[in-house]
Amino acid sequence: MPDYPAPDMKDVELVDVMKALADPVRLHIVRVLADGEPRSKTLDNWDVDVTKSTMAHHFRTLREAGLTLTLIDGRRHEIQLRRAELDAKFPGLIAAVTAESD
Amino acid sequence: MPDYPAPDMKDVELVDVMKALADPVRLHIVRVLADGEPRSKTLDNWDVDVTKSTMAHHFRTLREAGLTLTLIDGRRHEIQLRRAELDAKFPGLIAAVTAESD
DNA sequence: GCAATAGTTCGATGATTGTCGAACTATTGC
DNA sequence: GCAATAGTTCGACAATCATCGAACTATTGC
Repeated sequence: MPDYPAPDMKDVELVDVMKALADPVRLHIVRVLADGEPRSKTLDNWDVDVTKSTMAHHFRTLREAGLTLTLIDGRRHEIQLRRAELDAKFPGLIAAVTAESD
Repeated sequence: MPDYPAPDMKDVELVDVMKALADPVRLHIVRVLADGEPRSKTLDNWDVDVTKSTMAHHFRTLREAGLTLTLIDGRRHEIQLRRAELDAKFPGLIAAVTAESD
């Protein structure tokens, strides 16, 4: 019920967003989340080759940087990109990093 | 005359661009260079509080990540953002990170 | 040639980070 | 209550990185 704390968007700095995106696993997560829909944190969802604890670390990093929210429902956690807020604060950024390039 | 080697844009990966931008000094440099015009590497140009050798490290990092070119003219070096190439490969990215946010 | 200038490279240092396994917490279903 | 499930936290480890000063390279102007 009490979801994990995420920073106020007004306190989110671009350089910290960039740091959060400067890792292949996290960049992949954000791309999957690009549509703004929440997704379960279950490993199967992500098609990455790291352990649960490593994923927990990346989820936390994204949340603390201001990129995502964690929604808790019982023992199920969902992660969601703060798409609208990010678009308002950093216009075009999410679109640019989630566009597929050749 | 022989400028420093920079990667082919086709070999530039987004995650490496993000890593290059995930530092306050380098992000600042890129913002200054946003217009695509070359600028001398002279310390005075950058209004940052680091030494010459640290700046040389950041200039090299940006170049090797594919973000900039170094133009050499005698003992004068200029650095230039590869604006058009970056815009073609990662549309909207440079605009997003160089926009000033409130 | 020589002093000054512009910038790079080298080696060291401390801080941060990505990764893992193991232990832990909390929830569900029986 | 208890076993199973979903996920986090902790401690450790290796790798990377930002920073600096000192030494170095190359060019200019006299």
